[in-house]
Amino acid sequence: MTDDTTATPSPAPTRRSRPHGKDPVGRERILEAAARLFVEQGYAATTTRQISAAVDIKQPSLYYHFPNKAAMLNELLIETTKPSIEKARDLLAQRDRDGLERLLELIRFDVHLLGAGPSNIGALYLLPETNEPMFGSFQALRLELVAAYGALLRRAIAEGRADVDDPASTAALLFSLVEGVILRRADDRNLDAARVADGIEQATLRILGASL
Amino acid sequence: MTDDTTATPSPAPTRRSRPHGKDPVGRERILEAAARLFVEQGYAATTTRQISAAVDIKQPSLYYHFPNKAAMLNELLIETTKPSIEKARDLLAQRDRDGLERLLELIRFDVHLLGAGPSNIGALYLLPETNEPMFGSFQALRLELVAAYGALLRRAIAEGRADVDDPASTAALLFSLVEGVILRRADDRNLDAARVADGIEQATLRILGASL
DNA sequence: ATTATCTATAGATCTATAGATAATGC
DNA sequence: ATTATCTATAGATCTATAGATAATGC
Repeated sequence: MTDDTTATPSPAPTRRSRPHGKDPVGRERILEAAARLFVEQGYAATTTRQISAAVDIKQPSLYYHFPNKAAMLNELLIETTKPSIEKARDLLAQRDRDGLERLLELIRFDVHLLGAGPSNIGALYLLPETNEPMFGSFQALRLELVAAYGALLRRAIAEGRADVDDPASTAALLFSLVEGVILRRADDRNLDAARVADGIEQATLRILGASL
Repeated sequence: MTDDTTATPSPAPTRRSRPHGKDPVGRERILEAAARLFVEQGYAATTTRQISAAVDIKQPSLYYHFPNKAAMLNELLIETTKPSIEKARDLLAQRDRDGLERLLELIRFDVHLLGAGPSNIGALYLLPETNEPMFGSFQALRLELVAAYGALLRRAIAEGRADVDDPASTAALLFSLVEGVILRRADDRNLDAARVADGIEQATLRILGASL
């Protein structure tokens, strides 16, 4: 890069071939189109032809990037869950901090994740097809996330910051409150994410009989 | 019917023909099978052949009972929403009762409806296909139901029984808390409906800053 | 040589219609 | 005559593979 003495400057290393005169489509754009269509129409109802048309290539060209249709959904599920999981692991490791404080931070993070972005990406989690064993690694990540809610809540209770009878049930309830954002966004396309996040944080505090 | 004087007793009026030696399958059994399959696999992923096999008839025989596949989903959506709508209308008409009391009764009713029954019937509401205009009458019923939550909540606030800043947002939040039962049931097949109902009622009271 | 596309198409469905037919009720 | 089924099948997809090809990078 810096040491070439010839007249030709070396091209940026990220440069790839551009067959047929256009920029290559790339996995990312395909996944975005697939996500939008899966959310709006469902997985089975979305055809590979629709996905390819959305990125302006022919249907068989998708198979250069993905081995099959399910691989697209699988990658979307894993990638969209990853930020929540990483946040949860990170928070669980912060043993010096209050359980309640960390639980609220995780909830806020997840609500923003579900509320942000142009398409209601969380709706992917609700697709019936995700129950199939082929998406098992995604299912495992979700279980880990619910478990993190439970662990932080139990910590908050032990620290006397939450007044709750049934921790497991309450953790599930809080989790469903957060995922309720997906349902509310489906009903109201122009939902104000920040406003919703505030409402859920307030509701959480009241449910836990807690205050900051 | 009633005025025959002959020896032959009139047959039960519900009696129908039984071709091929078996009892006729009937719409109800078909709808039950379709509901279970739609919930487990999704609408588009469920084939008419699977539905017919579940009730032990051949695929084209379904078309004697229903004009097409969408008609099955439509009937399921309307029929499963109807009890909630009727309850909501009934409660809205009881002007002499407290708003809070009626809101809680509606919530309890809906939670039991979603929690009861062998299959997670509420999951039908979450199918992406329900967004299509062809299911518009179902969508209208759901909007009416959300509106009822809002109306009862505003009444409770006016009566000084709920402490809430943003009624519309809180109504949507409560509604999503109730529908969260669908999500929780999807995660945990053996959910205790009564326990969940108690948890949601408690959570509702705390969210509203209310008590009975 | 590699990358990313294309055309053509096989093979497997899937929904819905047409028309026949067996059991029942009148 | 009516009810509820059946068989056969048309017509329309839909996913994925095979093999060709144009643009680019080395």
